[in-house]
Amino acid sequence: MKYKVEKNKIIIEDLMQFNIVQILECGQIFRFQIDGDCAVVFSVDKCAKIKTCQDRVEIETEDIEYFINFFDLQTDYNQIKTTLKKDVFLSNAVDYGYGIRILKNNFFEMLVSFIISANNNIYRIKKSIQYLCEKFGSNKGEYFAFPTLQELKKATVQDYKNVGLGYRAEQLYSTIKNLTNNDIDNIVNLSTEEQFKFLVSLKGVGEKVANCVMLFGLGVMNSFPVDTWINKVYNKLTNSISTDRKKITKELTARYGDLSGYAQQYFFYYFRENKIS
DNA sequence: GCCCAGGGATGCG
DNA sequence: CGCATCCATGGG
Repeated sequence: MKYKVEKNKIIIEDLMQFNIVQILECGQIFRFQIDGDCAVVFSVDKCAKIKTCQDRVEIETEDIEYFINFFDLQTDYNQIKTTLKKDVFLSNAVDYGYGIRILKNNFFEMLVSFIISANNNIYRIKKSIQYLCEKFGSNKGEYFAFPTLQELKKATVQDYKNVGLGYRAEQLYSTIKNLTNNDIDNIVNLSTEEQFKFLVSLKGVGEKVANCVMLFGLGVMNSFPVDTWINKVYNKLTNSISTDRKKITKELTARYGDLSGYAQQYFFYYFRENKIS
């Protein structure tokens, strides 16, 4: 899509391809604040301030290149939306979430975040991650960075329980203990299949969490995370009562192919925002 | 008190 | 394998 760079700002004039509230509220990121027309987004140790005006969006940041990639500004969503709107299940959802973009977020941050997300609610997930940053991340002045692997290796199971992780504390502790920098550097070199196998070998990572990490942290767009909401959506749309998430994942991935990740986000946002079940 | 939340681990057949 | 059960915690 088209965008301009002016000093420390990225300017976007196509408001149909960039709605920051939709981008932040569709469940792909847990570190952000929305305040009227303004928003702040955090990724790893960086932040960007977004202001939405009548005819343009301004993204102000110290690291222009990082956030051009983070917001995936090179990708034109018009084609994606046109294709997906032809799908009878998706037509309304795409219209509703017209300004959604899938973020290219950091692998390690996504891994930790989605381990915490399992069988949890978004309000608590955000709070726990915020505490984790305050306790173990570096102080950047106005905010705290997401902790690095080395920083989290200093945390104990009790530390994790203290930030409200409950039974996920042991899982995260085990995964952090066993994970190496080499694993993190190497994961981009693996095939999609190998990435999935590696991820589900980690404690606290099952099929759904692995799909989220791959979609939001590794840019694998043909992954389709199936959570409680997508499960409900599937049953409503296909008039069934299945709880077999493996089967649902398989069917929906086959249906949407390389656009699976996008389709999933339109579904999640539309049905969750409208409390459709 | 009950149900649910962006599920996963474990054990059992 | 498929399936059932359990798992901390807080909000509605």
